[in-house]
Amino acid sequence: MAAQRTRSDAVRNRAVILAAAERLFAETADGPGLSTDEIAAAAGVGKGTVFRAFGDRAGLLRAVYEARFATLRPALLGDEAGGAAPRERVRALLEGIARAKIDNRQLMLALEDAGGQRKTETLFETPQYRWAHGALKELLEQCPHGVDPALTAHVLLSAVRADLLEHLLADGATTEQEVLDGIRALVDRLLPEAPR
Amino acid sequence: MAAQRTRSDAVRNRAVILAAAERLFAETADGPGLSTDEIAAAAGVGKGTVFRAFGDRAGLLRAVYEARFATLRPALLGDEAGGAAPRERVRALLEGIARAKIDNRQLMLALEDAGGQRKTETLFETPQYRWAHGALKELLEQCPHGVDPALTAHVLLSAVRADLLEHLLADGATTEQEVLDGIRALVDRLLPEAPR
DNA sequence: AATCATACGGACCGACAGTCCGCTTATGCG
DNA sequence: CGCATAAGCGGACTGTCGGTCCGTATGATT
Repeated sequence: MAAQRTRSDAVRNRAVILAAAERLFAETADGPGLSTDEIAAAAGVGKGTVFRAFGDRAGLLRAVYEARFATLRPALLGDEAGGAAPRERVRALLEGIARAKIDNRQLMLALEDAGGQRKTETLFETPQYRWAHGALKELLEQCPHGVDPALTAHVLLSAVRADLLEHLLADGATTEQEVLDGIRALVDRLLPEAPR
Repeated sequence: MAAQRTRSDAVRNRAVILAAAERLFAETADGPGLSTDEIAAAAGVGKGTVFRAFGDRAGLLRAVYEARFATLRPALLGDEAGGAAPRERVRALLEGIARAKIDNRQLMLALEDAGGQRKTETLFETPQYRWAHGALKELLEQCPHGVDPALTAHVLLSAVRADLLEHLLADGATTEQEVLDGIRALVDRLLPEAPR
């Protein structure tokens, strides 16, 4: 096959941009406000290069997200804990998502409200949401509780939206532990006790 | 008092703009995409006039919201139904909010993501959110259920965020009735049965 | 009718996502 | 090698939108 069409400098630049973006999001206090120009400048490349490499802002954000969470996903699904009860796995998944979002707040804020803008897709159509919703729904189907699993999954996920987490944690009025406890309590109330 | 400082044409224009905005939001399919210029044009005034009358985009949206919901609020609180159980009142409030948002989706979408933008306030700091959260929290305090009422209120409200409702109803995959049933079920699960 | 604070309107500004195109450079071939 | 060429680069440019500014118009007041 004619393969290797992408030039080596393109590959290198992509990596440099990704690294710069990752760093900026980790440092900034205003993720959604981080402009493409800033990221390009920080990476030492032109703006056009960023768009060639990632298509658009959302694509760049997705790539950063992907780089950060790809390895985390199997763990979130609780794949290794083979026989855990679905209810436990729902709890673990939701808590894991919450933790991940808290630890990467600015990135997640940017990612979620990039979805919010028209023109592109809504939050609910982004790959990361579809993945979380699909996974959650599947688990919920395994512990029937009398409500449409798809709807329940949406509700659970809306409880861990990045902007809500940010609001709760922002001024220190609520601690991370309290948030996580609240999420746990939410799952416990929403799903019936495992009978066994 | 020196009173009546506002000139009559200013008052008239304010009303015209408000009416135009209300109509546009009722007609459009892309609330957040409605620009201030479009609203000004539809009202037959200059853009400056809109900003003088309402301060900024968020102010205009708030005013439209206010005009539409001011009379509705007491009913949502269940003030007339004197002795209803708190649990019923939570259900009624949340359902009422959901219905109102569904019936004014484009406006509410615009209002909620105007909150999302930095520079101004976040969704959670907007008057309408604070009102809903305060009211809900107060009701929740009257039916203790072992979880922080403030947190529970946030979770319940995030289940009726405009963009989620829009997503659920958009392609007709979910009916309005199903959504309302889901919300009802959510409340029922989250709050303990009234001991009666 | 004259004064003058208030308001009007739309040109203007700054920010930002995304595009375009002339120049540069990696690559693969002779 | 060195040359041809396509892939890639960068940053000027465009379009949109929220918000501001200021010369002009007008309602209030006497």
